[in-house]
Amino acid sequence: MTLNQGFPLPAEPDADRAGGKRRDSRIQVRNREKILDAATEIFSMYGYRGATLDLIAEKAAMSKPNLLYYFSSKEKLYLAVLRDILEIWLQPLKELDERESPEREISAYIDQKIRFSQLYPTASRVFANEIAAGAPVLKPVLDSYLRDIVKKKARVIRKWVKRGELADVDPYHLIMMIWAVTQHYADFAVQIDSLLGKSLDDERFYNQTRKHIKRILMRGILK
Amino acid sequence: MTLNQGFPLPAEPDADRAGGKRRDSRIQVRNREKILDAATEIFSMYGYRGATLDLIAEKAAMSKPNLLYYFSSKEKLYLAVLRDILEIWLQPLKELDERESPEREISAYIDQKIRFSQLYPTASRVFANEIAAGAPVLKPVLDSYLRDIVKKKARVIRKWVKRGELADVDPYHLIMMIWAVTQHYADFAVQIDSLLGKSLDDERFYNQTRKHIKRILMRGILK
DNA sequence: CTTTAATTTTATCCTTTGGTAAAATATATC
DNA sequence: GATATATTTTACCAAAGGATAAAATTAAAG
Repeated sequence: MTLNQGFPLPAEPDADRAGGKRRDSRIQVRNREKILDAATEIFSMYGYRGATLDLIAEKAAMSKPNLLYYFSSKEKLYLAVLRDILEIWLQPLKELDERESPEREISAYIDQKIRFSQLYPTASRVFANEIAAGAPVLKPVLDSYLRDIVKKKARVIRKWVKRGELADVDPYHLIMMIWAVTQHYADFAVQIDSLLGKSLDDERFYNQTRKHIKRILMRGILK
Repeated sequence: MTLNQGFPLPAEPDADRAGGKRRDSRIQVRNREKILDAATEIFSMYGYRGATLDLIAEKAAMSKPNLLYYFSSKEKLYLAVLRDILEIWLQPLKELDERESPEREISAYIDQKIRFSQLYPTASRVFANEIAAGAPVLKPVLDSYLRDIVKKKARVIRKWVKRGELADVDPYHLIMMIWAVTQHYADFAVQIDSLLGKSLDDERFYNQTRKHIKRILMRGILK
């Protein structure tokens, strides 16, 4: 993971970089990544409040003060994790292109979302937790950045409907249905494992799921 | 809320009832309900670990020791909350009846699930949190009780498919799609409010959502 | 009214938790 | 290989959090 490329989340100019001057040394990069991965996992299970630095440090195989050397507070660490997540979470939506057919575009979108659920299930749950907690951190981003992208893409979908290439669906509800279904396989992985004994890590199950979701949704919205 | 009617969760014979002998006095009932409601709200935001008795007590407008007089530990309180939730969460699925048409039955099922999201959004999030945390408490229930119900209902759906009343859908994925979509409107309510400025409390939006979900899903699965 | 039992409050305990200080160790550069 | 800098460890602190004890208050029953 770790793709953070300048994000609409309070950037805090290297606020989370402790003491250091010689930036991005080998060990620096390796440990930050180790911490971010551990943090993502712990935050995904317990949310921001329920996660503890001790648990994260343990998972990252280092002492708590050592962890705090890289991220100077729990909050900064959480922000760093969220930044990474939002970036990969939003990427696919940006790519919806009205010049292509809705069949192709929406199908590709669903593919990307379900792939995300497979690759980053923990990231997905951190996101879900943040929203469930009332989005204390992400609210501003949802209200501005996300809102704008979704509005833009809703227009694309509406255009397809007008052109008669799509049934008369509400763009917002359609987008949310896709989010809902694809996220579900990450957020409720434990439940799915209980019921089916399968996970998206299983490539057969992954493909079966992907095709099934697409079949029902595409049938539901294509003319 | 509060419907707890003997549930497949470790019943702990009145373990959560402190000292008292004269059971179910007026004040007893009122306070337990007040606490359960407050707890549901706090657990829904922060999960089990992130919730604190102080927060719950404050929301229930009583002191922490007073709260502990009614529920002798945080864990017992959490169990009581989960018991209530599971009951109402599962109820609708049990009602799927193969003797009726799938159109009617699945439509009614979706109606009930979305109604649940409207009435008990916090309960829905507590459930989601529990699952995200790895279902430490509910795992046994998922593995036995839920699994059995779902298996039984999968058979009903399969029967409809065989009779040619339904497209060739996988019963499990269909059930999960319905769960996913309907839960989403409760679990991600904040996000939806950011994007649309609407909530299921708004009866117009509620009905629009309900119909839209049903339109796409039913089109997707009916022959 | 008194007496008894139920409820609430106050004071307190021990553990966990986020965070700091400073010493110790490792790494890099000249 | 000495020196400066980066990293890690050890010891610790104050606040928060789950829980208990016992006193004080309120409500119910006779």
